[in-house]
Amino acid sequence: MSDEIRNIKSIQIFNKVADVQNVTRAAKSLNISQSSVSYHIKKLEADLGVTLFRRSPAGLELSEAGTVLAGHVSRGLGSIRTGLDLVANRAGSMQVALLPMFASRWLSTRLGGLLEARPGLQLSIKNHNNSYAHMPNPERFADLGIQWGRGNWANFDVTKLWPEKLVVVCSPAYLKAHPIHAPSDLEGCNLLHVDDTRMWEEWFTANGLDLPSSQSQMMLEDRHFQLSSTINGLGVSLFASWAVQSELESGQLVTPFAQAFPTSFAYHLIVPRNVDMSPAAQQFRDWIIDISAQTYPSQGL
Amino acid sequence: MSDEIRNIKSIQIFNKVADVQNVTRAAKSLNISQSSVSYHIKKLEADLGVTLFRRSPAGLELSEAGTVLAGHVSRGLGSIRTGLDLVANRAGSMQVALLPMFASRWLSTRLGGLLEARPGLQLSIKNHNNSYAHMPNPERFADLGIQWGRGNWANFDVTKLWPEKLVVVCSPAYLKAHPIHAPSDLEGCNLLHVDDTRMWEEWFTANGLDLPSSQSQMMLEDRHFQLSSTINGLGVSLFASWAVQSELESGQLVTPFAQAFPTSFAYHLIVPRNVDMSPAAQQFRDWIIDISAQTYPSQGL
DNA sequence: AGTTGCAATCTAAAAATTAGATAGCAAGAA
DNA sequence: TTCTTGCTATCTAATTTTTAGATTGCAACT
Repeated sequence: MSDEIRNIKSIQIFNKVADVQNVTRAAKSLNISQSSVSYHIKKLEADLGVTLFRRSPAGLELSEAGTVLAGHVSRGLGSIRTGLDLVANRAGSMQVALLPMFASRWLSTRLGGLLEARPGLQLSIKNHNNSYAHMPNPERFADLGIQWGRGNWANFDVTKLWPEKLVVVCSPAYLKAHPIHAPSDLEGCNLLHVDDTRMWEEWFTANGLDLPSSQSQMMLEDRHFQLSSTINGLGVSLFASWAVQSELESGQLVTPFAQAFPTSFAYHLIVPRNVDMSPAAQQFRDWIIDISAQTYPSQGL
Repeated sequence: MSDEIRNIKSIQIFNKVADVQNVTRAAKSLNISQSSVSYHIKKLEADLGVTLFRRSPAGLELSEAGTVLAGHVSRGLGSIRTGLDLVANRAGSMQVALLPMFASRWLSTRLGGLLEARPGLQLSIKNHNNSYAHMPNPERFADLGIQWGRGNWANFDVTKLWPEKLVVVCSPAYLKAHPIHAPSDLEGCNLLHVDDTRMWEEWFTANGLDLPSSQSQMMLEDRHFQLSSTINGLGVSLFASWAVQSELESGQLVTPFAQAFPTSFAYHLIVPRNVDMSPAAQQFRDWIIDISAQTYPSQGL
């Protein structure tokens, strides 16, 4: 509010160093020399009378104070940047943090419509494994993101898009080898999943069963791997129906039970708080919320 | 998110010029020469390819684009500034926008308690005539403010503090000259007010009367002037009881009607949105909300 | 023992910012 | 009218800040 910032340029350089946690790489990224970056960091620390980084011969990492400063500086410069983008008519670029499955299965088929509806939009897609909401500086990673869960993330503006509705799927061969007629038949099957078994637990509970502790399970690296493993007959999986639509149509996968199982989880659009949204990001947000409202009008967004 | 800001220093100077709308004054305020400021503004405009100011021989004023940029830059630099304040342990200063009456009558008696409860807090008080919520860049004026009204201000986080309860007051001499027994007796009195007669209208309506269009009125410059005018026997006023407590006790003012009249207006604490709050500002906020909750526990904050 | 990746420091060069003087423009004062 | 005042832009030269490049030192690998 009152006094001015004297070492604003050093702060800008600090921002990059804090981002990449490495002086040499920051210098490369900024197209200046390593010595210059080093000089600025030291200057800033001297001016503030505070240590911003812990040094080791292996490199440097943010100190307590450095972390605090980095957050504010990142948001501040971000705000200035969007201001500049706005007035310089280069407001068309943005970054979206997407779940890989979501990007490849859902978005890719709709990208054409998006670019048609919002010409000039330049978006770059960054993958994350549902970690976007938990990054220390999400606004550095992307302008907004799709996150799966229950919607309780602080520091984000959360908009629920679709509830997660799952279907049990497996390969036709697996089904033949393990006939499944009732939910309890799954107890003899190999349950495939990513991360944890929360979804399977919900499924068993919804069907009046307990997930047996002796149940055979397999944890896969990511959803794509889980998908191909399921197709290859390693076991049964829970997938969102939109994610496996083409496999179901082509017959690579089958559903032992007809109807989908509604879970307590959902896909959310999340935007870091206290960050200026670029016009492009706003367009993307409006577009996806619009589609969501069309798909699930009952959501009451 | 992506490319860097090259002319950050020029932007900083632009921020000041946008603030004071005058190159010469900005230069003085920044302790640099007028030519230097002029150079930076021109450079920034050239870099962006956009006119930021409309020039006239009389001076300059922000253009459309300039206004947009100024807002973002102001918020951005503000965020960086609070970050710096935080790590440099000079986070104790803040600015509050107050109504003059509120500052002199209400806060001044409680300042001691505040400074005792939050040692090291340095606050400066800036007066406004209920215009804080309508300033183009309120965050430039103060970190937070007290605003009177109905609480419907966009771009602010609003916390209701106290409902406005008014009492009718006048000088003892005036009361003797104009005996007031029933509300309708006020029709023969001179009604003092600031700005508009909304409060008097509410009062008459609440008492089942209409404010006669022929009613004699007097509009005063500000509340302090209204107060002294009332004491000097110019007419009757509506005041918050906390504001005239000492005058009522000393007998300079009297209340023709015993009880206070609750209005639809209230005092609110308002904080500009999308702006980082300094720790000091947060302390002040917590303190005043705390007092408010003690005074009106039923508010349900 | 040698290589690699890393940051700090030194010196000189390059780039930027700055001051100071000057000019030009319009409005208000005399 | 002419004079003064308040304003910004522009020019040149000085000053300050930033930068590169070479060098050092440190630890972890190879």
